[in-house]
Amino acid sequence: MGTDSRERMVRSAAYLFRERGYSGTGFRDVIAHSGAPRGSIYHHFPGGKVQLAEEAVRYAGEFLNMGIEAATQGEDAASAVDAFVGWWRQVLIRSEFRAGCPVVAVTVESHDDAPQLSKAAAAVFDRWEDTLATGLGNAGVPDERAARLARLIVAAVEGATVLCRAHRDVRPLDDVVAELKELTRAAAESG
Amino acid sequence: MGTDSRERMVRSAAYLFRERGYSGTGFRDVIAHSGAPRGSIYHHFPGGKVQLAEEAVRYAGEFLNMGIEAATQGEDAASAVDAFVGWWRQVLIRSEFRAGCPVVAVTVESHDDAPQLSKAAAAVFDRWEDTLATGLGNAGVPDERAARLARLIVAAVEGATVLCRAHRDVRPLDDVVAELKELTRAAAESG
DNA sequence: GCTTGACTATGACGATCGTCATAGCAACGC
DNA sequence: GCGTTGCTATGACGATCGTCATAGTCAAGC
Repeated sequence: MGTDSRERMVRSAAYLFRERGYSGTGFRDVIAHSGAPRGSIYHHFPGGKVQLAEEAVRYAGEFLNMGIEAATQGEDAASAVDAFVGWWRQVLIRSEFRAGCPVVAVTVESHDDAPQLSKAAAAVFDRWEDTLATGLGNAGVPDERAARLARLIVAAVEGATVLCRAHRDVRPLDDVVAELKELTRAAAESG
Repeated sequence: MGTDSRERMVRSAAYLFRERGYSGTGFRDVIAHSGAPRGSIYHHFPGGKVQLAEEAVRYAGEFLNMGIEAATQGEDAASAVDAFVGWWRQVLIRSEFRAGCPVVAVTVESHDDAPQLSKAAAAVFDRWEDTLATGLGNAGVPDERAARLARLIVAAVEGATVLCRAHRDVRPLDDVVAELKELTRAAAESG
């Protein structure tokens, strides 16, 4: 199974990607941050940096998805939005607006020679949308509408985190969330 | 005033940032793409790469803002959304989903040693929001609501472009836009 | 004609990049 | 004992990074 150092490398990669992006994060940075041994990079990741990034994207995706799932068990539609947003609020504030979403970071600079990265990112986004849509469905939103709303939520929240980083302020996220909650509440009632 | 080569460098930088991001775009790439002479980089941009990026962000921001302004003269609320979205649709499709927003690209990997980049990006986002909000106001949306809606539109559309790049498909953008147009129409009617 | 200033050609600096080869370590089955 | 396997230490490869110094070109102004 996964060694300690191997898992630490993946976690550190995800962590560093959030702040410096894919190209901006070197292998040496990952080594330094994770404390993992330098000699075993290509033992654990024969595919090199691309493979490490791929696993970091999947790790971050799965990690956040668990959080969404846990918080969408209720029957309140707005709580589905809160679940997704709460994590990003924490990340932004605790990093003093230096960190964002690693999946976004990898997506906006993915090269043609590494289509796996886009694939992995797309899978993560899809998963988040599905989980959110399920939560909205439980709250009474019709399935078809729930899927479109979930997609809007993912897009708007990810976009809002970028705005927050630029402004170094959480207001953009709060403003966006206010509109989204209103929208989901209305959708749940009319459903 | 601005020399030819100088302006070409800024435009090329903005172009390349959209695909490869800030760290992923080297000065040599900008030179090769613009055809500008290598020797005059630090003549035109004493501040180095950071200054070039700063001007590229402002250039892209002003360029798109003109497009939004031109298309928000009408009194239809939905056209304000179309104006902002149309450009991104073109960029995505014509680049085969390799290119996104240069402002986002710079924002998600801005370092602590270059706060000018975040500032410039924030100014661009604000300008887009203001122009959009004005368009929504002309369509009958109350001012306060228009500001919040404009922010949602910018965030959601920017986020949707990221989703589109990951999926290599325009559907995420179309789905998001459908929801946004519905929302703005309702806001204009109730106003 | 001469000077000034804007712009460019060329080449190099040290640093860092991703990658990999080689050797060595510890733990295990036999 | 021995060999195999999983992991690490170390050092280096060529390429590319941002940056800059130096010399040169060229047009405009006096």
